Order: sequence, then structure tokens, then C-alpha cells
Amino acid sequence: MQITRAAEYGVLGLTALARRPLGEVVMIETLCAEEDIPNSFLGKILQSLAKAGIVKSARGSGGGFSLARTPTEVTALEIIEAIEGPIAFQRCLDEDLGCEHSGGCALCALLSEAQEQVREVFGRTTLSDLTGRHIPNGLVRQARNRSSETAAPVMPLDPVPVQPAPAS
Amino acid sequence: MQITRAAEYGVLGLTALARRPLGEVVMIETLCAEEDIPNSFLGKILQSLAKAGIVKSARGSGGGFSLARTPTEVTALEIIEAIEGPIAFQRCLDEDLGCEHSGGCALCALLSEAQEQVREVFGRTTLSDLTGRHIPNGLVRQARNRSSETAAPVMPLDPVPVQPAPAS
DNA sequence: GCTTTTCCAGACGAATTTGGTCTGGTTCGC
DNA sequence: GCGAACCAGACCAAATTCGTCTGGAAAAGC
Repeated sequence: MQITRAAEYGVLGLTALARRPLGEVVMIETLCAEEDIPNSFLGKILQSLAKAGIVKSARGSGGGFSLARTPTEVTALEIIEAIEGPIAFQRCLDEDLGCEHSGGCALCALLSEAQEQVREVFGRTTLSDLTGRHIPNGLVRQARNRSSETAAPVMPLDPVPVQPAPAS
Repeated sequence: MQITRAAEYGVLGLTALARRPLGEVVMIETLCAEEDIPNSFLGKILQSLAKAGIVKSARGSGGGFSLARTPTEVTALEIIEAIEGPIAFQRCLDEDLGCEHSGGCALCALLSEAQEQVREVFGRTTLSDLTGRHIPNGLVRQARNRSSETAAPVMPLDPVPVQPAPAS
């Protein structure tokens, strides 16, 4: 009942991209340093995101990754499903191989409802919502290392949760 | 991002118990046959549920398990959390070991919201909601075996999903 | 066209989790 | 005391997660 690291890193990596001017090409290594993500792992994750059309990749020197769309057009649901595959609380809700249990399975109905709630929350949150307040871990660490003592917080930050969308 | 078999079996086993008069003591073996669950696995699951005070166990001959409360008083959330531990979409949302990422982490806020939605859905669904329409797999199989041909459905059943609670 | 720099694709593998089984108790009714 | 049932935990196989590594392939610059 947890999101995978891959999805977590994927979102984080994208926020790092989204913090830049749209279309700017950034190397994997830069993103990894910024967000404290293992290097070759993020590479694999970004490949999935490229296949899903969320980022564009450019090879060769001067290459790297860039967002394929504006951050307001990319939802967390797209990102997570591009990496983890479709969100499915149970086997029978994923492919339509039918429920193992017979009849109108109440358990499946329950899981299906819960799953739809999650998809709704993820679906209405965009990358730009996520980018706003997030301070990348790597940057904080780097700042800490530079001013080796006096570990003052980089920026005062009120921990405001993501606000729910106005009832549509 | 899936519920475990253990939780699934746990819910199924409890619906089998809930279909009986309250307080009736049933052996693991009977429940397993009814719901098509591996025998000793359900034993372990029921132990968790007993510790959580959802079922009562009775040892010795004539022993078995019975519901400790009426099905309307037991929520799916309780059942699932008794088996899987607290629902936590991410490490930092479980214990309060703080978020690995710094500052007001937007990702955690998002996951937290999704998680609360799931808890809400599970929390408002009771065991009696789940028991209503469910036809146990094992019983269907047994019926199929008895009337070896003419595999007619055991009971006509309109597959109505769990209805959402009225807006509170 | 050669070299360098970057991504690409997939094989590989360690660690963890899941899904169970098994064994040796312990408790209860008879 | 004996058999029927649960109890507690050790144990194990398979799947999944969380990565790493290697050998390309494409693009840019010379």
C-alpha cells in the first residue's frame, strides 16, 4: 500500500525540471545532484516518462531532458502511472480478467471506490502545484556544506498542505 | 499500490463469519473451505484480527473463531489496518520520522491527502456493507461440483456497487 | 569520420516483501 | 489424559523493489 521509490523520484525529478524555464535541457546528473537521487536509477525512470510523452530527451553532448509540456498540463496521476503502471488496488481492477471471487464482489467494489478517490486526488494535482513549495534536498545539503556551521534553515517555510481544488 | 492477499483474505474470512448468527463459533477449516483460502494462512490472519479485538478465538474441541462485535460496528479500515498495519502511502507518513525531503514537501502533502481519502472510504464501509451481496467462492464451487452439469448460476445477482454514503 | 558526450535498452543482482507452510506448543472439552 | 482446536514463531520460496552495470546508438564538435 505504498508508492514506489521510482514514482517518488520521478515526481521529484520532474519538479526539478519544472523549476526551470520551459524547454531547458538538463542532464540526468544535474537533476540527481539537486534532488539526491541515485544517478542511473533516475535515468531509467526518465526513460519511462519520455515514452509517456511527459519529457523529451536529447542525446549527445549538450543533451539531457526537458519537459515536453508546461507544468500545469502534467498531472501527478500521469506521472505516477507512467512509472508504476495503472493504479490498481487489486488484480481484478487492473486488467479485466474478471474478479477471482464470484458474483458482485463487495470487496472489489470497495477497493474500486478507494482507488477512484486516489486517482481523483492525483488527477487534479499538477506538476506546477507540486513545484511551488518544494525545496530540493540536494540543494539544501549543498548549502549546508558550504556554510559548514550555523545550520540555519535555507528559507522560512510554512508547511501549507496542497489545497483541494474548488468543487467542480 | 495494492492491497495484500492477507488483507483480502481477512475481509473475506470475516464476511463468512458475519453471514452467521452473531457469536457462532466457526473453525478455520470451515471458513477456508467456504472462501477458498489456504488453511494455515487464514489462521495467521485471524490471529491478527483476534489481537485487534475484531474476532474472538476459542481453543480446544468445539473451538474456533467468532465475531467479537456486530458487523455494523467493524469497519474495513479496522480490518485492513489490523492485518497490514497502518495505511501509509509513504515512509514519512507512517511513523513520524519526518520527511526525508526537506521543507514543506509537496509530494508528501499530496500522498497524505490521497491516503486520507482511502482511509475515509474504508472507514465508512462496515463489515455488514461487505457481507450483503458477496457470494463466497468456495460455496459456488461446491454447488458446481454437486450439480456437475447445467452450470446454472447459483443465484441471480445484479452487480450493484457499494453505494457512497450520503454527503455528511 | 573520429571522438566525446549524452541518452537507451536490457541484463543482472541484492534486499525486501509477500504469501504461505510447518512445527512444537498451549488450552479446552470430554 | 487425550484429542481437537488455536497460538506463536521459525522457516522458506517466489515475486517485487531498488537499484547497478554494460554495451550500444545518436548527436555535436573537431
